[in-house]
Amino acid sequence: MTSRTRGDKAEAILEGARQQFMANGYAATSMDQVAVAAGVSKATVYSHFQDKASLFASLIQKMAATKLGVFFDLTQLHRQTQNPTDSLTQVACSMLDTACTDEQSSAFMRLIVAESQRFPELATTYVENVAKPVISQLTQFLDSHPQLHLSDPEATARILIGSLVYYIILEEILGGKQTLHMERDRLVATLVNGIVQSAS
Amino acid sequence: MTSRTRGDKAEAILEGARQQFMANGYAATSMDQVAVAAGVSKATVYSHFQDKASLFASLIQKMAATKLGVFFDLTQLHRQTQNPTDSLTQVACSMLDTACTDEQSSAFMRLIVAESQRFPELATTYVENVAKPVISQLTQFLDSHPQLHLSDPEATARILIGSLVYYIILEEILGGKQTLHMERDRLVATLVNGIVQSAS
DNA sequence: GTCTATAGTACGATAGAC
DNA sequence: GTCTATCGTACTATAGAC
Repeated sequence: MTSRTRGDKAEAILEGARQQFMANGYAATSMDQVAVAAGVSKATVYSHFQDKASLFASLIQKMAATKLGVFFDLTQLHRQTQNPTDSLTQVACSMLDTACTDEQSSAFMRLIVAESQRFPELATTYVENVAKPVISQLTQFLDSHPQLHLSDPEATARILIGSLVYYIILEEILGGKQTLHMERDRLVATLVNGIVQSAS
Repeated sequence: MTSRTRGDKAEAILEGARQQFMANGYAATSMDQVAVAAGVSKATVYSHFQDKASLFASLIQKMAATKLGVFFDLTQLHRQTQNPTDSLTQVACSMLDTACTDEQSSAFMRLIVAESQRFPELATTYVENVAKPVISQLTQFLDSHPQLHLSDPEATARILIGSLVYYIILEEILGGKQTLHMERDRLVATLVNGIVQSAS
């Protein structure tokens, strides 16, 4: 039993840290809060992680390594031979639904942006492990689609992702849903139309 | 002399607060730091502002009310009768240059995103006083341009701004310039091309 | 109005028992 | 390995002299 519980405390600490850092940010989260949320004493937290910054870095690195799949899974779409409009619409709606439903994905991005000055190397970790693969996969998808021959697929991928990310920031993170709402389908339709038309 | 300096302390405090809050965020900025940066004592800060949250709110409201002009000035472009491609390229490059050159505009957005959970009403202030007017002006610009008859100008405005904002986030805020750099003109050219093509 | 000095609290990190 | 108890510091906010 005890041999099977090795590392469970570390996992519980990381989970408690995730809850608190996501909710309050780095500076406003205390090690006492993390310890309580994890169900351990503060000394146990310090026995597994050198200090607060080290715990935060471990958490971000773990999330950056595992949260890619939540953001994006295009492998299923590569094999399909739909028309470009339907494929792109499906990709865009899938990304928006994930970000709007899963509270964690937008909270994670908010945390990375918030702490990008204090921990620039963690912002780089996010770019390398999340943003870069997403752009890369989407670029390959655009490039390999039979009916889409875009002059610059990587630039188009950035436009597509940027439009969706800004929609999430405005509607979900900054609360624009209340005063500045636009229907999801209006944005996606206009976005997809611009990409398809520019290729023909 | 002394009559002319009325309110100077309040202004100095807001300027000190701006420097510190922009650099460190809300929680990691102490009232001592603000007082030192403003060149006054901590008691003077508390004589002008009720508490830390009130000072922060005053700062954000002031910046949201005054920083719109820095972001955007489209009035000059309305009267010109260039072709759509040149007009849009000029608008996009102007916005990117402003955001890349002026450290404050991207730092302001980062701060709003970072504290959007702690101060949701300030995020709304930002949306109402900055994001909404920018989208509104750009929508009118797109709508009134003689050769552009877009099916949904407001959605197109969001796509345009979103692509540029995400570029700023990736390159400037998250340090992607080092590992994920794309030339500004590549993004703008592809973006403008998609908008113009979809209208013809 | 503005200062110095300080009260009261919460923080990060550690010592020492078990 | 994990706990309780604690050290030294830094924080928000205020009291009282001028």
